[in-house]
Amino acid sequence: MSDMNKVYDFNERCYALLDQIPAGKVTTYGEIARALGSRAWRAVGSAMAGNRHLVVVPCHRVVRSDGAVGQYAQGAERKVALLRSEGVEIENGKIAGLNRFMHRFDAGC
DNA sequence: GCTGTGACTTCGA
DNA sequence: CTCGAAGCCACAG
Repeated sequence: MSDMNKVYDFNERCYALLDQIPAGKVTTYGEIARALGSRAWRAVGSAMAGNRHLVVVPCHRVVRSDGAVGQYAQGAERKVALLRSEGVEIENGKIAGLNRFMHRFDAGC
């Protein structure tokens, strides 16, 4: 039982947010980190690198602020293909109108 | 307990 | 516009 009060790992939080992202939407690492109240976009990507939740979390919906899809455990091309399948328009490996697909979290601002 | 690294971001030239 | 370097947080060794 330990302490359920115990806060989940930082990377678990990222997965939880990704799980809240609807299909056809994408988010940026900075947005996730910001939603967590931290500036650890680095740790966010690092956490995804573990892709231990790749089967339960759509990590492919996370893209960079520049609009580039960024990296992916199975390959950026695979990521782009998946995003396209979701309805996201991608040009030259970059998101066309990231602002239109950018998902916003309710961080209680 | 400290160091190194990374699926990033942002500024400056 | 494009290129380069520095910065940041968390986790792993």
